[in-house]
Amino acid sequence: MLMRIVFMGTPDFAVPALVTLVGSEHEVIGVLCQPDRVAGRGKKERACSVKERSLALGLPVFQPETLKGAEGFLTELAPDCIVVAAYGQILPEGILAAPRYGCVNVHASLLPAYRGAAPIHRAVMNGDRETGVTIMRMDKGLDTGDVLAVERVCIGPEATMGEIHDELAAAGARLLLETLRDLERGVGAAKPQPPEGTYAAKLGADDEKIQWTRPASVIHNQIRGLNPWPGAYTWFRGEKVKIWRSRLVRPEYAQVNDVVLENSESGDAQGCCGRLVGISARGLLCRTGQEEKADAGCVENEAVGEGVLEILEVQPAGKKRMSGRDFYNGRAMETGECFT
RNA sequence: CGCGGGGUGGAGCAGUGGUAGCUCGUCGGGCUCAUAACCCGAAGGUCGUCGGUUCAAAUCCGGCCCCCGCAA
Repeated sequence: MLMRIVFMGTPDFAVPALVTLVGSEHEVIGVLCQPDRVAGRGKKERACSVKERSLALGLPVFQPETLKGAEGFLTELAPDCIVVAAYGQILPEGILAAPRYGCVNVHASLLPAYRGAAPIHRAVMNGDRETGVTIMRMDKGLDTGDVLAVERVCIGPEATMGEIHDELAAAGARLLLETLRDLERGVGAAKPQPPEGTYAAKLGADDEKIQWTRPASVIHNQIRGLNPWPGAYTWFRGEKVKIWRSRLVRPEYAQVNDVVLENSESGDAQGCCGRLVGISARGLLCRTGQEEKADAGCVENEAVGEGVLEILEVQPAGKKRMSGRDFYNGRAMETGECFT
């Protein structure tokens, strides 16, 4: 059996789902995405990823400014099902009710956790060890519909948002197709979400600036959670510097393998957060805040609580990404200097 | 014409008219229990590109190519 599907999506995350549907037994009869916006250097209008791919696949693309005016031709297309993946707009109830198989959404979290705008960023930034992708039936709320299927994905301790994003997009595409097949066979049940959920707020400036007084692990999670977009940043000698990659490091390890130029015990703990305390083969060793869970009395935790983060990859404004070591070499950095 | 930074030996940077420097790396040698530490020595650059000004340009002027930050 074949479904006639209208696909709604905009960014990279939606592309694998679209491609999978096109390659399936179903027919994608139309694609909706956000209108072209001026973006990038030089003020040029840029098409979103879904539009680019749709055109390459020869699919008809619609970019209504708002969905209110789109109800008409959506009705004309008369799809059996509407698939939504990171489209960027709320669907009016009139559209939700129209298709025979309803509106199905692909969302990059284990609902009801991380509803909303930035589920992948938030999961990685929070240091979660697991997240996932959920296929759900859409209702008028924001990511509150009944759950049709779920797939879990592990978040490794060094995983970046970009890596998890790609994994979830691929998993979501796979799961979506399975779910559609179950749907037309009448197999499987839609389960309501538990009432208590969390929201993954859109990223703001506060999320991107590094606070060196925070524990090393928190900063590390922030850095990988914002890689490759938009990036965590800090300041050095008045210039903005993005930090793309870091590593948690134990001071005892550092003393054996790295050049520790300054005793990390010197100075008061709060005053020198962000300070360069040494260099390693690839990076910079920076003082951070204490680990909150550090147990006085336990030697191991004491070491972790020392608060050192190795900065591996940075990018000064106007420059390409480079290793922390290159940054150090080119700038004649000295220990005691601080990131702020 | 959105704002702005930049293209100099393998890497990161300095150098605004007169024999191209720094840190790292590389190669050779040395020291050391040991070291991505230290010491000694060496190799390596048509200074993005085209043209102009000048006795003389990486350095001044103009065109072009490429990279990047902000904003969106």
